[in-house]
Amino acid sequence: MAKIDLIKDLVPIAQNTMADIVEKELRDYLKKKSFKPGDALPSELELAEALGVSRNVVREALSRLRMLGMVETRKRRGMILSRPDILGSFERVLDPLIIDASTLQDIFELRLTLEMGLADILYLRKTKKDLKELEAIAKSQEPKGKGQAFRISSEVAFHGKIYQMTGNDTLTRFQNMLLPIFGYVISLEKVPKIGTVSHIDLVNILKDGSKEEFRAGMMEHLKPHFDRLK
Amino acid sequence: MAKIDLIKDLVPIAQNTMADIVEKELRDYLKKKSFKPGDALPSELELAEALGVSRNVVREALSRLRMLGMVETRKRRGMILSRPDILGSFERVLDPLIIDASTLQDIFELRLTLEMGLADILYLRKTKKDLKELEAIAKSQEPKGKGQAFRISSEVAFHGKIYQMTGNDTLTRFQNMLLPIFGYVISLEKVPKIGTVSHIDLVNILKDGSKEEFRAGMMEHLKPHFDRLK
DNA sequence: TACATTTGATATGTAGGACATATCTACATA
DNA sequence: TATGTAGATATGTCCTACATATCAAATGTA
Repeated sequence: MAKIDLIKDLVPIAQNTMADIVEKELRDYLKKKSFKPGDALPSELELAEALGVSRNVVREALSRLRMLGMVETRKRRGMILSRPDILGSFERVLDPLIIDASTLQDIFELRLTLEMGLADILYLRKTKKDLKELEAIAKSQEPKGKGQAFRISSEVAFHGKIYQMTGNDTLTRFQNMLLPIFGYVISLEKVPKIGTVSHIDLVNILKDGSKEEFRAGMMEHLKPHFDRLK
Repeated sequence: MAKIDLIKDLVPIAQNTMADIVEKELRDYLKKKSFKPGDALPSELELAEALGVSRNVVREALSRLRMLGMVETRKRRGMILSRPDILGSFERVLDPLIIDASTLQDIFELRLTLEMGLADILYLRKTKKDLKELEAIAKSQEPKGKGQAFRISSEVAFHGKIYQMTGNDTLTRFQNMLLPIFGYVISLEKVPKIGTVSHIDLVNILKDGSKEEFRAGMMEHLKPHFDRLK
């Protein structure tokens, strides 16, 4: 008995490879020195010598940083620091098929949370032009009951537009990445549920109503999803 | 004139390296085949031959996937598919010093959005035990005006606990990663601003008040930050 | 037969050498 | 001034080699 408990507490010792170490070393190096994008870095050979590893190892570490967008490399020019695309690496991993059920559920909730929190910034930034466009989207979806595929693409278009109206590019991209997962979780439902507040209703609230009314409307719109949470 | 316009339209052609291609190839391969974690993958040499590249290139690509947590490797055992830590790669890049101002602002807003959207899930999951712990945190912060460092660590402890009360691990971790950036943006203020609703007030609302009251309270608590947004 | 030990094969981790290619610098030329 | 040439340099790719860890089979022992 005691043995099993002990084993459960044990975690595999971190078999850090040289590439892992060098990667971390380089990331710390880049952060500390407060470089600016465009600054040149030592060459691979210099790094290898300085760190006492082979050029292979350095290249593996650099390959990772390159993927993260932290550095760029040009022939002869050497390496230069660059601004990472903070969502880029996220995107690579965000696939419903390779994420465990518990995390999928977490992300589902994360998106619901965002949706409910949008009102304040939305009311700060919304414009007449955006409202018209949103209304056009909502109206084009009016003939309801066109099947699952149409329903999902409608949701994507409408809610995507709302995020875009916040003027926050990062938020908009982030939500776009979450969509496949959101869609996946919804597709697990047997019976598609629809809230009592429609897209058109939400548009009308946005036009004339208050933040609080919009939030209440969004809650009703998403109610079927919230009801699924325990 | 025409020449300059032409040049403006030109973008550098994507100099994809072999490692980039192989990385994408492998990711698609892993997704398509619907492997389960633990499944064994071909050896580096087999992959290299199958793709017609050197083992070096394959190793660079695999090194990236290893960083993302998509695969694990053991000597002799070969490679096995594993569940990526979706936030792990995010963490590597999330440093205020290497993110541009506009994205920092976006992330600042993202956190405000989350904070305002928490109410629904929070009221679904909060327990008496959690409330007590949250109250303890809030009370321990009562003697105000202990300087910037104490103020920030108080914010972190209190708001962190709220996220934890949602029972959503991904959300909690995500918020924790956003904290340095949030703190950084705040630290740019000359005069620290404090909302009219304190942590204690929020706890009291959580104990007896409604979701709507909590949301209103949180809005007041965060008002100084929202006022900074245009 | 059952179990423990040894041995060999295999895949990864690391090192180092080689060369093609792109591109920067300097110099030469019209 | 603009263009073209030559050399130097850093990356991109390939190859070979070997240490090490580990699985699997062979061997030895009770």
